Amino acid sequence: MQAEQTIRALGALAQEHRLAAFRLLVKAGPEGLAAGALAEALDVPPSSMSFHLAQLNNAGLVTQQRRSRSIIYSADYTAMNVLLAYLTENCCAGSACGPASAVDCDAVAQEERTVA
Amino acid sequence: MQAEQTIRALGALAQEHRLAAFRLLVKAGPEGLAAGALAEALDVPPSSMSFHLAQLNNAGLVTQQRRSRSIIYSADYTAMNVLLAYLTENCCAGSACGPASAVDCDAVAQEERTVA
DNA sequence: TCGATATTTCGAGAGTTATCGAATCATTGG
DNA sequence: CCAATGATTCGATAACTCTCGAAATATCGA
Repeated sequence: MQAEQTIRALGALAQEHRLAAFRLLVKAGPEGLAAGALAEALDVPPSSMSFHLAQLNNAGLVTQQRRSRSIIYSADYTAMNVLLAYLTENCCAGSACGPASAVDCDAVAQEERTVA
Repeated sequence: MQAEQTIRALGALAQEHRLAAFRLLVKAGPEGLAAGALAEALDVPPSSMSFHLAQLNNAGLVTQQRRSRSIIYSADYTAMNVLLAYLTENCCAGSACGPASAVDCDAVAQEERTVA
């Protein structure tokens, strides 16, 4: 069941700090941002930030990699595309779901690849 | 703040029964479905279903209207579009939502249909 | 090796969410 | 008006989430 993964991702983004962190990571691009940088930017204690980043990671929305003393987090665009593809297909029915159709194409392609 | 509303919607969909209910409502179209019909379809007690429908309603994802003894729920496509637009704009980097691009959309869509 | 830096893990607390039976409210048909 | 139907609200309980300080882990520079 694919809904399981979707619920995970939705739940991960359904939180003020996590949504904000993810947005920052998306803006940051492939370079990503260190945990500490995110904590400072969002004015959240390091341990709390770590908790939230773990949730995002668990949902597969971000990847982490150590770089010297820092741990750099990056947004996983593919995961985001999979999420958008699911929502567009299952929660937007053939009906008028206009603005997302452009994304749908690429997203579906992504999903196809992971399924296969 | 627009993130506030987004978090509400994401949280509303981040639950097994609610995501399932919303999907059924999307498939049902403008006609909608009665609370009882949803409860039976998802094998959830009426009081639990009512709780979840209240959450979806609170998030603005569904509308309700009494029709005789039943209360008919319908998916709000506009709200869903707003959600998708937010995610696409804020969480998908305006530039490129992933490395994917230039894929035969129609072919992929066809394949998707058979897989799903 | 030592001390400083960057982050995570642990643990306790407060708050929120999910569940569901029983009671309640609203509508209809007889 | 009364009984039946469809749905919600209430109340209790269990489970999960969020928060954050303190302790532990990992890395680096001197």
